[in-house]
Amino acid sequence: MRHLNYNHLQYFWTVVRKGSIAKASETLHLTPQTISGQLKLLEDSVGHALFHRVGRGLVPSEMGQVVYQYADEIFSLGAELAQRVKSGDEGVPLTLNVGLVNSIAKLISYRIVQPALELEAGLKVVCNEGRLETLLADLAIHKLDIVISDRPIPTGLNVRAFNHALGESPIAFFAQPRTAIHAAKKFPRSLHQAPMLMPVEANALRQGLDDWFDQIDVSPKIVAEFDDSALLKAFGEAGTGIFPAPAAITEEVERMYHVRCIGIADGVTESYYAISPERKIKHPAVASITEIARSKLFSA
Amino acid sequence: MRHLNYNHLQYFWTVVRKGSIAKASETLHLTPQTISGQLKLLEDSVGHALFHRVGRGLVPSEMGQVVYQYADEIFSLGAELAQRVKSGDEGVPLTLNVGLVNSIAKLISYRIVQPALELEAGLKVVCNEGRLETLLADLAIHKLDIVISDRPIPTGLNVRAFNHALGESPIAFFAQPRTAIHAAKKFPRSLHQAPMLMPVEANALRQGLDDWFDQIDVSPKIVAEFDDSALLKAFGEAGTGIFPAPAAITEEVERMYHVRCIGIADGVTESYYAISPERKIKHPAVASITEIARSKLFSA
DNA sequence: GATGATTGTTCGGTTTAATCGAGGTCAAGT
DNA sequence: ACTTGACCTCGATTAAACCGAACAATCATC
Repeated sequence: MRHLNYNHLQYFWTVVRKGSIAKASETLHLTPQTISGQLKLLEDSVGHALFHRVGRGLVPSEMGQVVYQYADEIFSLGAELAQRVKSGDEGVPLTLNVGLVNSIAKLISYRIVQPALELEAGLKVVCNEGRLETLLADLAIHKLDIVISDRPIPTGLNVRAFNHALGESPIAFFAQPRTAIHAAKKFPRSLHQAPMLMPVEANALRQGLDDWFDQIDVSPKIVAEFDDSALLKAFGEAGTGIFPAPAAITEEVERMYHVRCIGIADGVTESYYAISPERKIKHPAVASITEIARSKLFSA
Repeated sequence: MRHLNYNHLQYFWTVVRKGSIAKASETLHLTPQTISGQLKLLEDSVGHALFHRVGRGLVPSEMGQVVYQYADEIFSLGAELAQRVKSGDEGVPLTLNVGLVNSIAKLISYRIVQPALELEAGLKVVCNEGRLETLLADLAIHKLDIVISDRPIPTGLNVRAFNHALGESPIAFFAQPRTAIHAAKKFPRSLHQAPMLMPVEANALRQGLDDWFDQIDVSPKIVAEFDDSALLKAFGEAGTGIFPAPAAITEEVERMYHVRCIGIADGVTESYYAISPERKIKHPAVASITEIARSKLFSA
């Protein structure tokens, strides 16, 4: 590869984020055939296939996922720069910098963060998605005030920070309506050998699900693994397979992704944590986030 | 600004790194007039001047320095991605990931790191430059094994890490031969009102120099401040002003930048630290780096 | 001070690369 | 079978990046 073309990379990034060339073409104000062509050029330059063309959709290849991780960081920085430049270096208002682990459903993230917007008038919330390690690194140098995660701080990291449990939600399975109707009968045995979309192995939820499958002696066929839960659901919508999501947001998931709930993985839950630099939470907005999450969010 | 153009940004980044459009044009395999034009487009898009045109050279404006910081992170990631992609995800050999704060001279950095290359056969050293805060964040999540800095860990950062003093070097002043001959007479009084290039205020060395100037009652005219010491020296070579550098590398600085030593700032020194995640250093390469630095490097 | 080398800039015309429109293929739903 | 919605291929078109030539400013040197 001679030169990394950042235009190509940006198209690639958008396509993965949006889940398809067609959707990406809208946000980029380009025609699909242009993006398709440019993607091919990127693949040539990289020397590896970035996508597996499956059915009428695209699934990022292993290499594609690696590239996506980098692209994500790169264009987050680019967006930050654009913001900084546009605002003309004006004084920052009261800002809450939140880090959100991208393996959590965006809807859950939204529900957790949303109270901060309501309670504090004039508060500006800056959301920052990424892998937990990256976010904790930013927390350590005070680029973030709080990190919302689905697992506590990993051991072995030299970051001084503290966990605050927010609550947990049971896990349900979803699929396209037609598939869901079939699978709902004889659940959970119907999941045996069924095409399944799963979080990557490192994910906490993945561990829980693997154990559960073991326990009930059911082996689904894992057709794809995802780092980002929004991406996972996008593939679920496309019909690539059955996918898990928190039962707490069943309604929204069904509406947004045109899928139906199949059933609940009994005993498997996803937990949520707020991670802050101090044991005692000081930032008022952070305090209200954790308090409301604990009292209301997962009480159902 | 509608869209951040990463081509333009890359040209800008290269120009700042190399110190001039002319030098950048060589490494980019483009003609100067192209780069000049593209830079202007970037400035239009950003809405602020990125350079002050001074003499026949370019000096990054305040906004330019901000943009440069971001560009640096962005293209470091890009380079990392290109590397990762090219190597085809091969297994990593024994690797030492070193972080170098960009305010210390590259030559000093080289001398400190170099022993690791000699002692361990087949060791691959990956160098990573940046601001101390960023590097410490990477150290916390084990992306780096060691950070070489000119100051100890700042208080208030939630990173668990430990300082290991390596030694110190006196500070000397340098300038173009013609200027140096004049200034060497009646040094240090000759520095009064002389054009001076300095590190930014946050820098440890800057503090020491400011104190020293105060003490001997000399006020140089600070014409530019730098975050990156290589950049500072590049401007010094261009003749923008007199600049400070460690006396330990006087010979190399004179040869590389075509300048002469004026004199030594009596009592002002720059200190060097290795920062590691553990109090007791485990990594063998890290151990040899610190040991050799302590015993040989600054014994003169 | 004149001189030559070096640097950045401005102005056209040229070349490269991105983009689109039209016409496919293939898979899934009705 | 037929429609729909996805992606792909192939030319023509258009936008941009790029260069050559000529110029202005600066700085070291004579």
